[in-house]
Amino acid sequence: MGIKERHERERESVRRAILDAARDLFVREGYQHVSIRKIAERIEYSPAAIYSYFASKDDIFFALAEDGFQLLHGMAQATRPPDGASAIDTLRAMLMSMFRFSQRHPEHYNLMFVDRSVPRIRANYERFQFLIDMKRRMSTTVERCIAEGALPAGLDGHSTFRVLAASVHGAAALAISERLGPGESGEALAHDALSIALRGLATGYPLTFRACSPPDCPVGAPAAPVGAGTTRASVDA
Amino acid sequence: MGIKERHERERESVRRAILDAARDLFVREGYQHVSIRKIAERIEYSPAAIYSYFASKDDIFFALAEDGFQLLHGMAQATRPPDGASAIDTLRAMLMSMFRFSQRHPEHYNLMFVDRSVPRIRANYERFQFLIDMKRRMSTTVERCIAEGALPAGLDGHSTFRVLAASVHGAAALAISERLGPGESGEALAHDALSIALRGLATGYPLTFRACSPPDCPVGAPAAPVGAGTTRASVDA
DNA sequence: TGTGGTGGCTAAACAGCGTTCAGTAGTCTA
DNA sequence: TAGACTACTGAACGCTGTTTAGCCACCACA
Repeated sequence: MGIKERHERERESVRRAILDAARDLFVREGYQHVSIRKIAERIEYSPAAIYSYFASKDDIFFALAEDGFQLLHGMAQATRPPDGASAIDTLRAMLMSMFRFSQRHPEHYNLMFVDRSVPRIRANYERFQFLIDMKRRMSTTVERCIAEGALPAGLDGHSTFRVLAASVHGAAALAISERLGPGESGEALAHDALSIALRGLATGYPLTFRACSPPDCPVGAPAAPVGAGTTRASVDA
Repeated sequence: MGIKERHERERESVRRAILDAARDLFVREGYQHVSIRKIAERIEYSPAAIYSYFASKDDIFFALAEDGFQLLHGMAQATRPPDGASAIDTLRAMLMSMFRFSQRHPEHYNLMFVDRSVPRIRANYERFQFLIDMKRRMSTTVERCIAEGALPAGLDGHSTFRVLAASVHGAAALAISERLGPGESGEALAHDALSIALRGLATGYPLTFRACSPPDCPVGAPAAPVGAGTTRASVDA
């Protein structure tokens, strides 16, 4: 009996239509300005119909966030430098592809890394298991940089990556929230912030930041040092 | 005739009550979840009354943003290091005070530097004239760092400051949007990002990013280089 | 070939939102 | 005391996310 299968296909196709319409409208008009009614109108269904596919507007968000992370994952994979590229080039490429992702998919990026109003991704962490792979690949790349001598020994891969990503994230967040002046290039800002950070790391700066291990710190995880910097001396810290 | 003056005092007092209630509710519940009706209820007025003090909910935002920038201004002034402190210490203190401002006043910070839904500050730039002073002070401090030999010659003050601020902003934005894991310290992250960036700058990295001059780029301002980094080589860029 | 049952969909409604507007009550001016 | 002015309110408008009752087409089964 192929009837059930056909029904499932039809449901899946409507579900995809909802997501496609939502993504399209989000990118075009921004999340808050898109209503369930607009999405419904676009797919020529009633607003109530959407609620038999998604429990809430947030739920549509989650589904798109999942898509978003998959996209980022895809972009990160795609920008893998040619075989034999140095680890530091790979690290660069990874971080700049993250920046470009933010510019190409600002709504996704905003949802994933910026928006304070969205329900926490962490609450649905099991849906984002593949993120752990991404993080691991990035930490591993940092460790390869150390092995190849481009970064000094003693750096923790995951913490180092977080610090570098924070710098790039700063540029990305400023760019997508339109806090840069006219004529200011977010790409140049990200690029410089990253280059400077890599140079700084190369000088042997000892990190105080400690990243918790993915996917989540176990309860007894080592707490990061707090309050550093207020009583330290001068240039370095 | 003191009647007019009394009226003005009364109006000002209601205006302040609205702002106080709004700020309190924003910090407690987040901007989007605070309605005009809630603010009105808090001050025991009708919702319509508020519209004789502020043209819109956005306008309340603007007023609070103005407060926010004044607060930041105040904090920046207060954290001025003791007389005779090196320029690099001053620069550090400024940037870390920006970070602490973000943690102490996350709603303000979010409004000022993160939120994409808020109408552009730039549209009301004349209300934020003193920001230009802040920016100038910061550029000047970078130039003092160069004069004192802590940073290499040839750096543009304003652009350099923007790159440093972007790195700190990355940590601040991650922290206030709760994207850090449990036990991860935003302060440590900001501190490391800043230290690394300063070290990187000290190595003589030539910035490609060009800030436009405050308060706004004139129409014919030089465009920043675009697309850098994709075809550049290796470690530096 | 009828007959139930099931599930997808809609119209209508609910509560809440930002905002507007007509009208009122109270105060000040002349 | 009459008129003007001001601060304020109640009610409404059109929007939002979401829920509910009910319709209707389709499917399995007798």
